[in-house]
Amino acid sequence: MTDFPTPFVSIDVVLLTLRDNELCCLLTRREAEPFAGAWALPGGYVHVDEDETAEATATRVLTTKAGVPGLYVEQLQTFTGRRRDPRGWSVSIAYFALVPHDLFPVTDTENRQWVSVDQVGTLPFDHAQIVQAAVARLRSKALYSTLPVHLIPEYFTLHELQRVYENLLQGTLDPRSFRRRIEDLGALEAVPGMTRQAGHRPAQVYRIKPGMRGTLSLAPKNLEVSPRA
Amino acid sequence: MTDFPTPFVSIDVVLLTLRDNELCCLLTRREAEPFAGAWALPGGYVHVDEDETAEATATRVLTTKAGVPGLYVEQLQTFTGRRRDPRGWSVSIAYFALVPHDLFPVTDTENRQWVSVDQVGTLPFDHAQIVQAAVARLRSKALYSTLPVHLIPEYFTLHELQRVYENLLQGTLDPRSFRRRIEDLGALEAVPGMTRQAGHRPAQVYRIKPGMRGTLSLAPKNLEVSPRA
DNA sequence: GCAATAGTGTCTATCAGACACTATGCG
DNA sequence: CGCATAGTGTCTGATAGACACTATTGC
Repeated sequence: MTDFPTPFVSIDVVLLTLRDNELCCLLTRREAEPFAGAWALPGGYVHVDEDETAEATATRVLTTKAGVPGLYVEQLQTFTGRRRDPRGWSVSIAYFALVPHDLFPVTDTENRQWVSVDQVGTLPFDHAQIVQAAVARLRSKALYSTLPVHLIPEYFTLHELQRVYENLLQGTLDPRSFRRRIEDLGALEAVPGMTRQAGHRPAQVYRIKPGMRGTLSLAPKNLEVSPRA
Repeated sequence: MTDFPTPFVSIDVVLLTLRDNELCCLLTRREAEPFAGAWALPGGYVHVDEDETAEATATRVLTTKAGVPGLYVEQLQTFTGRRRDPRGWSVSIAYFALVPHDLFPVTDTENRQWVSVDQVGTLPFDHAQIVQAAVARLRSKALYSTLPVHLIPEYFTLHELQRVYENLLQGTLDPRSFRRRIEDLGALEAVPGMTRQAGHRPAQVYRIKPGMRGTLSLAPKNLEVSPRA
């Protein structure tokens, strides 16, 4: 098709979750060379007869290695270069995905494990850098979107959600401001009549509005323009 | 290296400029099949012995087809799939770049031309979609960064810059707010003693602070966190 | 009632839009 | 001086942080 060597392509997925208030990333043990036996990001190759797009590959990798369908997945960034893989010039289209920890606790530590993103250390290829990019993306989106809801189960209280944000942003948030902000984003809805009991005043349970699971709601607000003169 | 077919990889570049208050995108005439002779995004293949990374490929494509080095370039998004190219499963790593129009006016309309992004119409592959993604990215970053300075020459007045923003955002901006905002971003500096004369009060000339050409200054400001309790 | 957490009322500082004002060049 | 554009002073409305307050459950 072309008369010069072409880079080879792989898909890597950074699956993040919150385990015991710690942001963790799924690592799997590599089966093939190079780096066979080492811990690395789950990934794979495009199956050209099976995958319609690279996102489909990422989803398939997730389903195969994590066994949980329907997760939030978005393209992260594409990492390229001559030196990142000892086999030669390579392209890794990196995706990042979020899962509530209860959906995928992982006991099988022989071949896969959750590792705190602060403790991934050195990984094969440029996987450590890819993890950092995913974490930065998530933290940045926590500032202005409801993306972090995908780290907890479908039904949750606002206080539970606030703890997720506090974890990601490494600080405490004012409950009043937090509620205002989340409500203004307009992506969540109270589930009528559903509350959580815990020996004190029950908390209203919320969920993402149906159909907004993927949309992610932004609140950019800056530089207000008047309609063109 | 792998025992199944691998997608082929190309690099496409959306080079944007402002020509007469119109946001335009560079199109080049395709030399090779498929779609030989059609107008499409400038692009090319990775030269594995020459390009260190895909960004280097993008820069090389720009230098070859536009002849202007040192432009602002960032990775946009990677477009993938079985159907986007008739030759088969393909990956396009798309970059977007900005150039001041005076640096690259383009007269040679036989093989390349500036086309208003509102009039690109149908393009080969998914190039129209790639252009739209680049435009959306630029407009979105105009809301909170100084990225649009790369659409005008190195030295400019704040009013000239404001017109760029008004063009991108399709509206008018209040001069007071605009100046405050730009100053707060902290990426620009007044050039001492340099003014622009035009038969009325001279305007102070600004430029990007040296060393901040690539950094782009954001003003996220949202969800203020207190230091962790 | 008390403990504990859920959720609200409301003050205040900050900030951006609006817009009138001053500043400074040229003829 | 008048014109044109550059640039500022300052009012006001909106908004987010702070924090005290009320609400509702179990015991």
